[in-house]
This record gives sequence, structure tokens and C-alpha cells, in this order.
Amino acid sequence: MSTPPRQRRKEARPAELLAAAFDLFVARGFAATRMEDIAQRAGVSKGTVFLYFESKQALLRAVVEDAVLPHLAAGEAMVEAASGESPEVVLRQLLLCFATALADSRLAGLPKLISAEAGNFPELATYYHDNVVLRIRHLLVSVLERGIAVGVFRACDTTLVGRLAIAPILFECMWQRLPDPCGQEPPLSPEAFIQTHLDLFIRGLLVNPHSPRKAE
Amino acid sequence: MSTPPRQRRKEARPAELLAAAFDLFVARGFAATRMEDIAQRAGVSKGTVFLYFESKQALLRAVVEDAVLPHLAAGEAMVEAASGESPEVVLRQLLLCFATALADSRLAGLPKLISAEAGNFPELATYYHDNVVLRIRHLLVSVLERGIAVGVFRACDTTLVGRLAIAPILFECMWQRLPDPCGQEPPLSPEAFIQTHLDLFIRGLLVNPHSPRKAE
Amino acid sequence: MSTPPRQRRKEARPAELLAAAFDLFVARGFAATRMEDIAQRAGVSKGTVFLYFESKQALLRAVVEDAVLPHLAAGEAMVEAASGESPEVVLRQLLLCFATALADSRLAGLPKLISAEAGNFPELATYYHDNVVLRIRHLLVSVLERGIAVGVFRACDTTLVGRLAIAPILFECMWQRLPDPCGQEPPLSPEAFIQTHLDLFIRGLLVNPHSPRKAE
Amino acid sequence: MSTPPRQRRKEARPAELLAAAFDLFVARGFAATRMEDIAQRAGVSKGTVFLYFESKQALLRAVVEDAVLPHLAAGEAMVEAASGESPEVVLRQLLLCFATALADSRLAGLPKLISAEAGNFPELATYYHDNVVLRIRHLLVSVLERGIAVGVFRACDTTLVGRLAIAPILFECMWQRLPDPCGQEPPLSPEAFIQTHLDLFIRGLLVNPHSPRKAE
DNA sequence: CATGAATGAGGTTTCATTCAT
DNA sequence: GATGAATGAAACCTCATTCAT
Repeated sequence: MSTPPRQRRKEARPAELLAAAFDLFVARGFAATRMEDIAQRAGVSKGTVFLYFESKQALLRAVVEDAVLPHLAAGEAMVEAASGESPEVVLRQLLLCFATALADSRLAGLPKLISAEAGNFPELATYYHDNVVLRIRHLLVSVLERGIAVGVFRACDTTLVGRLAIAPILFECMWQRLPDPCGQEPPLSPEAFIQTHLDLFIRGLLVNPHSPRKAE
Repeated sequence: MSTPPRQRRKEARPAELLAAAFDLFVARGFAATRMEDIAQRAGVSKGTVFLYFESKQALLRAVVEDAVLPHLAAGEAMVEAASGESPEVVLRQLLLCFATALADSRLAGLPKLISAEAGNFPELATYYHDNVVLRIRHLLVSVLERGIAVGVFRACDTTLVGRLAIAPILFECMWQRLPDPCGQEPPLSPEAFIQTHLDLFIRGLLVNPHSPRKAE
Repeated sequence: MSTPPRQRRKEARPAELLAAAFDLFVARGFAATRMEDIAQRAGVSKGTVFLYFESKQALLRAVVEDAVLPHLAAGEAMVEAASGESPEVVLRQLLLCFATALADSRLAGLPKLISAEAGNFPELATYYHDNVVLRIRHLLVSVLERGIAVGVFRACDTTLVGRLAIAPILFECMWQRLPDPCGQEPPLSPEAFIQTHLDLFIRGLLVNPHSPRKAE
Repeated sequence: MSTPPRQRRKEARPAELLAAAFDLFVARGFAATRMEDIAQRAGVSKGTVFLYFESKQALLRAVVEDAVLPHLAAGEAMVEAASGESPEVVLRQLLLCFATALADSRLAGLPKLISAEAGNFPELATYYHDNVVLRIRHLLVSVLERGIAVGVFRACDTTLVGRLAIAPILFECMWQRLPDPCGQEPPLSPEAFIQTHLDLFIRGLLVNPHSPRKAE
């Protein structure tokens, strides 16, 4: 019964703990996740977690901030960069950018986590709403408004249509982690999904849909 | 010393308990909800809950089944009834039906609950997937296939497009319970939301969009 | 392995818990006493303590208040009652009253507990100081002042002499619980102790000591 | 990046640690004092304490011994030196000596510490009893006996009266650390206190009190 | 049936102690 | 030697569940 070798890795620990906590919080929810599980997944012992985070709730806050912060600026930069393009192209790129960011990273679990814990931690919901939701909505609204002004997009309630634009992407994020019950279904390639959505959505939005185009 | 209000008939108890449990499970999650809170919300004492449900987990199962069962047949009946109509009308009615059912009833919280607890209770996810998700997908797929066959809808991956059709509805269900952080924004009328979605989505799907139509 | 029979005694529990907690807090100190030990001494299980007291610290507060409250009025009443007597007799009775109250009851441990925990719970020290220390000092000072005014007691700093009057009594309280290390010494009869103190102290205080009297 | 102040000579470490530990043990009690607090107060890191003391309990033992040892011989030497004087003068000097030793040094906290921890560490109580209490009592008893033999002091239970002689001094030690709740009261000059005690106590003890003397 | 006092397994958190650096 | 990151036993406290009333 040999005790495992003790390792001192002060630099790497917080990130490892945040990653472990994020995954478990998303998979099981905050309340159903035990600190010891987080510790084990990060390869440390129970007590070590508390060297880096004051409490379980503080860990949750840190998890959310850590997931949100690095991505805050990216979207705005992208719109800026693509400002020369046509609204249709910008909208397409923007949504593609979201979808890609979410498809890869563990970030995909964040909406589910926020939605699940908003009831118990309102300050978390507020933080996310102010720092993520509003920014994204603003980006979408401005692209839509420009498209309408230029006469490419149909007139519409831009806030509402902005929501509709990202809703399928976020919904798949929140839903896709469900353990595939039977493995019967092909796991839905994210690329096909986003392309189909873009095609349908933009065609629905355009004043003059590109005439001879297939939906898929 | 006034006598307490006459206790309700015992037949009503299970329904009241299920309703209380549903609301709290959706709002706080399963693990973060205490049996005593459920009892209190249903107006009974802690021990009474166990007279009707074997355990907390059994209560969860009952909650989900109770929410699912009464709605299972409704959709199929509707499609049956509307079989004479054009696919566009049927699709529109079907989605409207979903949206309405969800907007009114407490059923709206179910997807969030399932998504949140699927990780901890896979059998729940399976049950929901088999009894709800697959049926709804099937309904949508069949409508879409008929529309394509008739030449009204563009050719597409019907499964995928079916998902896209309900995704915004479900997403709003899962998201709308977030405590509105600042009250700044109007709470998004469900009618406007679903109408805009239908308009955009069906226009994107049609081979020949109705030419002179506004998006809102 | 039979589980002990469960008893429902809502009325008696708080007092039993307070008594158990008091004894252990005095014997071991607050921090070194485990809630489970208190529970066991009171004949209940770990969780039961928390049905009656919110937290360990709340239990400490309750313990002190419960020990202090019933005795607050007694002393004042006594001085009132004996107001017709000579100051010497009143002082003697007052100190005897203190000594007796402390000798019998578990109250004897209170000064030690307060002294030990004052550093960690300043509000406790304040409460005790205001409600007990000041009142007792006031009683003593008033008796001493009357004695001086009447010309029976020598002039003195009454506050200081008042402290000297009770100091030995309280000191024995705080010290007597020490486990008698060797059993060599007779355990010091409280009666002899208090009588000797009174004799010495009052003789030291009187203007005209009763001449032919032995110290013991 | 300035180099930290040169670390103290290692010879000084144990004394600094003992001092830090003593203060904290007295102020908070043994169980409520964390090793890290002791380390911090001594200006070293957590691990360093264990280089000098095997365990927390060993540190407690060392603290007590360190406080006791240097004073053990002093009292006996004093009595020896003053053997030529009258018993009244010797008793007065002896008590004054105690009071002064306690008033200055941090030694004052020792009785409180012993009283508080005797329940948890009986061997500590025994050690203190054998090495301090008994010696002091013996000193007092011998002075009192000589005074009685010479006919200056009244006949009495010398053990008991010996206790009464030091009780107020020790009581003030144990009590005076209480955080003055309101600062209302003047902090009681130790000199006035001991002088008043000596005056009252010795007058009560003498066969022929010095006739014209004030109590303060 | 209904209640809520009682239980005790289990979770979060603390902290004496160890040990890699 | 000195440090402080790491450990894990043990403490406080919660809450699903039981059962006497």
C-alpha cells in the first residue's frame, strides 16, 4: 500500500482544478458534485482544492469566470475585422465562429451550467448575462441592423431575430452532453449542423434569396 | 386556537406533491432541492412525502413521467387531424402547438430538468429520449418528408432540419427561467417569438418563398 | 446489534443538551469539545443537537445565558432583604451566598469558561461582564460604602476591596476542577474555606476588630 | 527584489517560538490556536515549527516548562535571604515578589493556561501542581507557621490561609486578560491592588493589628 | 393517515503533520 | 536548515429517511 508520490506543482494546479471542476459541474450539476471527486479528477487530494479555492462556491465562480474571460474580446474583434464584408458574410462568419468555439472547447458546457445554477446563484446569472449574453446579442443586433439598412436583410425585430440566430447553436450545446441512450443515432456532425442552420436561417432572412440553392 | 384549514382530500396529495417537486427540481436542480422544501410547498409535513413516494429519486421519476405522459398522444393526434392540410400549414401548426403547450404549462421546465439530471440519472435520459425526443423528431421528419416529396420544401437532411425547427423553442424554455437580472429587457412575448421563428424558418425551407412578405 | 430505542422528548432535550455542553465546555474548553461528545453525554445522536441549536457557537451562547439568567436577580434580592442588618452581617451573608451558589451548582464552572473563551468570543465576555460582573461589583461596593459611612469599615477603595472580597471564591471555582494530581491533599472543604476567608477578610476590614477571636 | 531581512540566529528560534506559542495558547486556548498562527507570530513558516518541536502537544509541554523553570528557585532563595526579618515582613515581601513577577512578565498567563488545559492534559496539571503549586504553598505555610510560633500571627489552618494569601493575585492574573468591554473602568493598577490586599490580609492575620492605619 | 423528532451516512471544511524542493 | 504545497484524519453540519406518537 504505497502512498502515491507527492508532487508540488503550484503553477499548474489552479488550471487543472478549474478544468476538473468545470467538467463535473457541467456533467452532474454543482450540488451533486463532491469536492473529493473534483480533487480526484485533478489528481490531488481532498484538502488541496482548498489551498486554491476558498470554498466550493468560490470554485464555481472561478470556473465561470475562467471560462468566460478569455473569450470575451474574441467576438468583438472578429466583427471589427470583418467590417468590410457584406452583412451576410459577417453574420455567417460570426455564427460560425460561435459554433466553432463551442464545438471544440469545454466552453460548450457553460450555458448548461449557467442555466442549471442560475436559480441557486443569481449573481452568477447576472454576471453571465451582463458579460456574455448582452455582448453577443449586441453583436448580432448590429450586424442585423446594418443588413437591414443596406437592404439585404428583411426588416425585423433585430433583438428577437438575433436570439433565433444563436438559439439552435446553444440548444445543441445544452443538449448534446446527454448520454446517447442507445447509440442508435449518428452523433450529428457539428459542421453539417451549423451549415444547415446558416443556410436555412440566412435564406429566411434575405430579401432576395439566392435562387438556385439546395438546403443542405 | 383556530383549527387548521381542513386538510385536502388525500387523492389530491400526489398531484400537489408532484407539482411542488417539479417546480423546485426545475428551479434548483434535484440535488439542491430538499425534501422538506417540497413538503412545505405542497403544504404537508416532511414525513408525508414518503407516504406517497418511496424515495427522493422515485419522486423524480414520478415527476418526469407525470409531466410527459399526458402530452404524449397529443402531437400525434394533431398531425393525424391535420393530414389534409398542406405540409407548410401542418408544420406551422405543429410547431405552434409545441410552443403553446410549453408556454402555458409548467411543462416548460422539463427540458431543463432532463438536461440537468441526465448525467446523474441516465435511465431518466433514456426514458425521455425514447418517449419524447424520438416521437417529436419522428413527427417533424414525416412532415418534412411529405413536404419535400410534394415539392414544397427544399431537399434537406430532414432529421437535422427537424431539430433546427424546435431548437429555438426548447432553448427559450431552458433559458427563460433565468432571473431577469436588471429587468431592462421586455420579457419577450412568446407569440411574437414563435411567429418570427416560423416565418423565418419556413421561408428558409420553402422552394418558393412567398414573395411579398415581411419578416415580422 | 440492536439500535437503541428512539425517544421523543422535545421538552427535555434543550436542558439536557445545555447541561452536557456546559460540563464539557468547562472541562475541555469550547474548541476541544466535539459536538458528538455533547450529543453522547446527553444521550442523543449527533444530528439531534442541531435540531435545537443552530451551531456550536450558538450552543455556547445558550449555555452561558442559561447559566447566568436564573441567578441574576437572586443577589439583589438578598441585599434588599438583609438591608436591616449591620453591614458586617450583610457582607458576610452576601459572600456566603455567592460561595454556596457556586459550591453546589454546576454554575461553578462558568467563570473558568468565560475566562477561557473571552479571547475567542469577545461578545461573550461583554455579555458576562455587563450582566454579571458589574452587578456583583455594584452590590459589594454598596455594602462596603454603607459600612464605611456608618463607621464600621475602614475607609478604602471600595471597588478594589470589593474585588478582593470575591477573588478567593472565584479563584477556587476556577482552580478546583483541576484533577487532583495525587490525591495527597484533602480536597478543601468549601465551608472551612469560605469561613476562614470571611473571618480574615472582615477582621482586616473592620475599624475595631472583635478582640478575642481565633482565625479559624 | 530585496533580500529578506537576515534570518535570526537559529539559537533564538526556540525562544521566539515558545513566546509566540505561549501568548496564543493563553489568549485563545490550546485547541483554538493553529500552528500556522504560532509560526507567523514568530516570523517563520509553518514547517519550521516542527523542526524544533515534535508536535503541537510537545510545544505545549515546552511552553509550560519554559515558563516555570526559571522561576522555581527564585522564591525559595528569597525566603532564605529574608530569614532574618520578621514573619510579617517576609510574608509581605513574598507576596509582593509573586505579584511583581506576574505583573511584568508574560508568566501572568500561565495559571489561566494550566487551568484551561488541565482537563485535556492531566500530566500538565500534575507537573504544574508538583513543581509550582506545592512549592509555593510550602513557602507560604512555613512563613505562616513561623509567624504563629512567634506569636505574631493568629493560629489558623496554614494551608488554607496560604491559599487565601495568593488567591487574589492569581485570580487577577486569570481574569485581567479579558478584553475590557467598554474601557469604562480604570485598568486597576497592580501596585494599588497588591498593597490593598497586603494591608487587609495581614491586618486580618495579625494578633495585634497596628492600631492607626488606613486600609489604602 | 399525518406529523416532526430523531437518526446517521455523507458532504464541506479545517488543520496538524509530512516531505519535495 | 527552511519553506510551503500536499495530505488525510477528523470536525462541523446537512438532510434523506425512519418511526414513535
